Amino acid sequence: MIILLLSHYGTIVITFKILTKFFSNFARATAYQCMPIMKDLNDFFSVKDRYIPQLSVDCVIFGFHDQQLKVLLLKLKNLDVWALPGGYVEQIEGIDEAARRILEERTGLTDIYLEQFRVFGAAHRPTKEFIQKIMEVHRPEAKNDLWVLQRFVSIGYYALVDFSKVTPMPDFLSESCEWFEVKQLPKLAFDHSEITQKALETLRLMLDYKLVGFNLLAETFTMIELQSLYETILETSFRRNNFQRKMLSMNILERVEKLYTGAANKAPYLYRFKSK
Amino acid sequence: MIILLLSHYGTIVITFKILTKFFSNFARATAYQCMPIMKDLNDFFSVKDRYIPQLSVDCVIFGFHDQQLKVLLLKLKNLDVWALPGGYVEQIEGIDEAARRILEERTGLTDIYLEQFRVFGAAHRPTKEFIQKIMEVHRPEAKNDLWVLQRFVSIGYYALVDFSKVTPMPDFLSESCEWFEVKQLPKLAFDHSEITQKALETLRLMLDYKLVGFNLLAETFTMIELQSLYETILETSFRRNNFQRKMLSMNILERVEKLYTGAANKAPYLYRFKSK
DNA sequence: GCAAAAGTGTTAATCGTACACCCATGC
DNA sequence: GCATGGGTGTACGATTAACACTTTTGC
Repeated sequence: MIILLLSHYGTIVITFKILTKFFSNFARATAYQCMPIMKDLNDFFSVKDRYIPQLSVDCVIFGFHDQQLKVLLLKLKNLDVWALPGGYVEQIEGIDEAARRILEERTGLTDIYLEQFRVFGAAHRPTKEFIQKIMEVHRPEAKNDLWVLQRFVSIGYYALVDFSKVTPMPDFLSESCEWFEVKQLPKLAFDHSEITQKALETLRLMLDYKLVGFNLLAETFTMIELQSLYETILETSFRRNNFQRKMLSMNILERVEKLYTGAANKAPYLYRFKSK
Repeated sequence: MIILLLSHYGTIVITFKILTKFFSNFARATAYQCMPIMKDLNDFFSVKDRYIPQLSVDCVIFGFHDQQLKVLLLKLKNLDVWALPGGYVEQIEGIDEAARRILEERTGLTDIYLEQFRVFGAAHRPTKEFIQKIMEVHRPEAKNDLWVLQRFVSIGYYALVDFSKVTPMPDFLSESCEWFEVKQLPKLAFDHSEITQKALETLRLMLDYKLVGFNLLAETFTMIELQSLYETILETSFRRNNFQRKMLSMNILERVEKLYTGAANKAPYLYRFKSK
């Protein structure tokens, strides 16, 4: 664990921050369980008119941890498959807002970097089969003409989040919510493998076009962290000095203070993304 | 008009081709008017169940002619606005197929370069107002709860077509179908200005990433034509020789024969996109 | 002082750009 | 032959990659 030492009293400040974060996350998690919308299956099966029919949103939430690019997945209750966090679009909300709502429910984060990247709308997407399986688990008596059993067109979003700030929270259909390395995904429901794959391709493309990588790191980060992020996602390697020069030449980073890790070497500088 | 001379008898061959093309387009145009689906308003208002509700497709069809990038637009009957070709997604077809169907109906072309680029799904897209106006023109007695009056989420596609091969054909809601220069668009209905703008941005981005420009030209083209295409879309200018080197270095063009225009200068080579 | 890791500086190679020149064509 | 426009070759500058070196830190 890295500790940021501003002064000798710094450690205490940081530890305090971690504790506050933990408790606020806890409070948030319980708060969500009381939310009036789609909190359980009864809502899920009765609120058809609340949503735009046959349209869903799937989110590929990327995080970076332990030198690995990760994706947040939900384990469907009593089924041996995982799925991307997703949901439906309310009649009164925009599609981006819907994605944000879903993201906040699963991660507890607001103000997330979010982009749509593709619509998945093939005539024979394998949605019906899975929804049917899910229903067998939860509501074997449900009718066959239920709205969720129709064909669905899904808008794919990808999100870049600060791994350390996320408190994964499962929804009412799933029993757990965990990070998986993109290179080692479990068996995914629906066409979520394809969706994840496309999201990753888009992320790679955007990375050198738009410099969005910072969103995967904490507010301040070392150059090495940034470099290893780029190297992991793009599956290449750069020279330390050249990478640094390239990043700094873009004039979007500002150097903050030094990071003392306790290691017997020169302390690296921390950088922050210039917001303006 | 450029004439391709393979031999002294070439002119006749070419002229013949032009004539055949003209007649086949004419035949196709009349054929479409007999198509069973959505051929008129009666169909339009009665076939609700055929389509996925609240979901539409809008196509930004790009063409290149006279050194200008053009977009194909429809003039709505009795209204002073133009609109992008669009339509709805049938329950039995994929979204890409829907876009292709719409494209074929308006241009007569199959096998078109087509990509989705963004979904427009803000909660308050100005669709209702325009559909209401359209209905006042066509069906003033129609009920207010008609399916087309709901909120719609629209998937934006952009298409790159060979201008010379297109025979613009209006649909039953419009009185004409014409090309407009992207720099001088008329008043557009709905949020179609925004959609067109985003399509153009995506096209510019894709142009140097994926080399899709060829789809806007005929099968064979001169290097100068390709260059002027790039210059027009990207709004820059390149050096003749450097542009050529860059293009040829990518190893995706093959040189075919020379093009004799009758001008008193060296005949340029024609190039073709290597399909494999 | 030394090892480890970060930071800086300097050279070599590559790429893009600008310029000059050569070639084919019709009058 | 000459004007016109297309094609090719080369030199220059900028950007990028590779290498060497210096600085900071804890033991």
